[in-house]
Amino acid sequence: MPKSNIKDHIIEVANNLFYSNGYNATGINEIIAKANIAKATLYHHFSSKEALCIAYLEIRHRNFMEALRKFVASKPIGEKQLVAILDFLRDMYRADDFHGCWAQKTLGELGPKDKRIRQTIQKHKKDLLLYLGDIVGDNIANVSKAETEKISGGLYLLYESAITESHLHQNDWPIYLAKGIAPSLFSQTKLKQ
Amino acid sequence: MPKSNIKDHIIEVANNLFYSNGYNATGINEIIAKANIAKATLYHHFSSKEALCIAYLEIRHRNFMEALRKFVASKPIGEKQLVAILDFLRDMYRADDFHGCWAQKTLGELGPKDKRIRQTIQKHKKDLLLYLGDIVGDNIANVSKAETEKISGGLYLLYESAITESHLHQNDWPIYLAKGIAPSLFSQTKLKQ
DNA sequence: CTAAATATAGACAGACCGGTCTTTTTCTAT
DNA sequence: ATAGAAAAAGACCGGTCTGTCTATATTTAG
Repeated sequence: MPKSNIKDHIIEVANNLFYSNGYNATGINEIIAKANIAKATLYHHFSSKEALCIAYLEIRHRNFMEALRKFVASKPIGEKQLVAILDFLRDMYRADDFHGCWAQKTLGELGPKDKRIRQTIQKHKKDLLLYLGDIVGDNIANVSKAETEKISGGLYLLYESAITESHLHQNDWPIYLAKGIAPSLFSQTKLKQ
Repeated sequence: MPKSNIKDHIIEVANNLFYSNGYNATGINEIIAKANIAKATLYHHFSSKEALCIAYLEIRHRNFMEALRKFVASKPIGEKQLVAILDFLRDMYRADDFHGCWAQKTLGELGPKDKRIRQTIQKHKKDLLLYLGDIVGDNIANVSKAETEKISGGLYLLYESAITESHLHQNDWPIYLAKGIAPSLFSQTKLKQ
């Protein structure tokens, strides 16, 4: 195995196992077996399972944000960009390895300890919230800070429930319902175009 | 320990531990220690940890629905009853043992197996959805089945994201934001009074 | 009173956990 | 070519997990 790729390879394997089977349910031994590496190799790259979990959350978040940005940029200015995150979610749902929100999934497994993982998740969600604020600013004319927060916060709530509930019910109605509700968030405003 | 109360006592102890510390993180030994019972006693009442988990989810759901019904009934007909679930959530959030949604928390811990627990959670969420449909029918005049589903589904999504996100961010802004958005769900309808 | 059901205490099994360590082998860079 | 870093393989540690079992004590009901 070429040295330079091992770390990424470990993250990728952990990524799949953590997301599919859960964090606590995935053992270190399972990871090294699937990755075809020695245990010492894993612990050479990651100081603990917690560190590996954080690396997993970071890569998921980075990939998600990057793909979302590209998706939004591909849409025309105005309502299409504002609700793009829900179309993006619809595509995620259709992928055959969809298991809901990785961050929420992991968060549910944490005890009162595990503060570092919890902080990582909170930071990621705040990043998403800020980005939704950017989208609102880019697509709605003359919008105040308070209005921006209300609209982006609303989009955020709709996205979060849509991803969670579509996974729970194994059905995409929450996504379409959220997309139907979203326009009422900015029906009183003037969209850019 | 009087025989008739032991089973309920076990459920109550498991209830607190599962909800506070998580399902996987709570061991059988911890439960019997806190409950002051022998391990064989626990396994006399519950065939497995999974069975105890389901009993825990059921009691939580039953208590939640009962308290919610009473809360809703105490509100005047109309908008107050329609958004009552969000006021109810605000009170839950303020309690010092709030740890978000027990069902979502548990769901996040499950692997591809554990089908029975997953089904229990799905059933409970559908119960809640149906009850929200009842509230819509009770408070909105001349509402079609499709409209009812859209409005109750919207309330459901707002509630679910509000409970999850208020817990994640340790802040009640998601609850108030959801309450601000909710009225737009039935702004085109005529409320009863 | 007596017999059956229920509770207690805790040893035990068998598996798995995260993490450390040693030894040998392979790769990489100067 | 050689020195040092990285990877492999897997034994090993102490601990935890769910669940079973035995043996004894207590409660309940007929």
